[in-house]
Amino acid sequence: MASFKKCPWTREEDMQLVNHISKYGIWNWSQMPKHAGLSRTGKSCRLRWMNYLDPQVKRGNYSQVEDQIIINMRHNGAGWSLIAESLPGRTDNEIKNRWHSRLSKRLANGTVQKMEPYREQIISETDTMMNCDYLNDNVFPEAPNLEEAYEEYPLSSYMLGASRNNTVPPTCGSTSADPHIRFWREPFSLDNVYDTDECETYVDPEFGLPKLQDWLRESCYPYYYPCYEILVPNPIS
DNA sequence: AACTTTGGCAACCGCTTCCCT
DNA sequence: AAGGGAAGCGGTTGCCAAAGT
Repeated sequence: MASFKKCPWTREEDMQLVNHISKYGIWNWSQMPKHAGLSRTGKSCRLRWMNYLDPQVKRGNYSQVEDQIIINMRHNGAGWSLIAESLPGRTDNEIKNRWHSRLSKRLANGTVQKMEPYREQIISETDTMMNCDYLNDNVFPEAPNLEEAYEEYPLSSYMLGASRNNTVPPTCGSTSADPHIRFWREPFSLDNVYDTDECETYVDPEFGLPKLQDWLRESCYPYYYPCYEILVPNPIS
């Protein structure tokens, strides 16, 4: 009976596997180790490739939005693999590790909180929904906790208030006349900043709007993108 | 400086599901 | 329809480095 290694992968083994896959592709995991000259099980090779060697794997540095997606989807009963599908580049194993090492503890001690979904609200409210597949499948477009993001890219008071109170605008049952709803539905531009007593600076004077737009585009997509079109004003000369 | 605790991550194991014959 | 192998999934373990005492 063939014996298989059960220990961390070496650089040489990694190279062997990568070279083999780049040459022949993935055709049969159970046969692959033999052809690649590896003393590993097919299962081990598959895991090593899927969780580590695949160049599409994104490592470390979880964003606030990613964490929030994990928390919310997990709360809604989604499996690790399903969550991984919603976080391009993240593997189920990595998400699972993230959950067990960080998020479950932070949830337990109240550092982060699950936010109530407003999926149906968004679907019924918006008439500019562009891509419903995400929503209909398994992603609930809850607003992320923006507390940390605010430190980098201060937004309007409503966004900040949403995260501080752990309530998500628009709240369930409110109408589109509600200023919170208006805020979340209206295109983001300088004209749409609500200047109220509770308002704090909406654009970081140092970074300015371009950074904010990047953040909205990259971090919030596709959770806000279906509902909000970000206007790009003329560059300030 | 030495020891202990904690956190993060890679990897394994067992079970389930999928797919082909 | 049934059986068997391959692939997928989730729980768990063990290692290691960093932080704490």
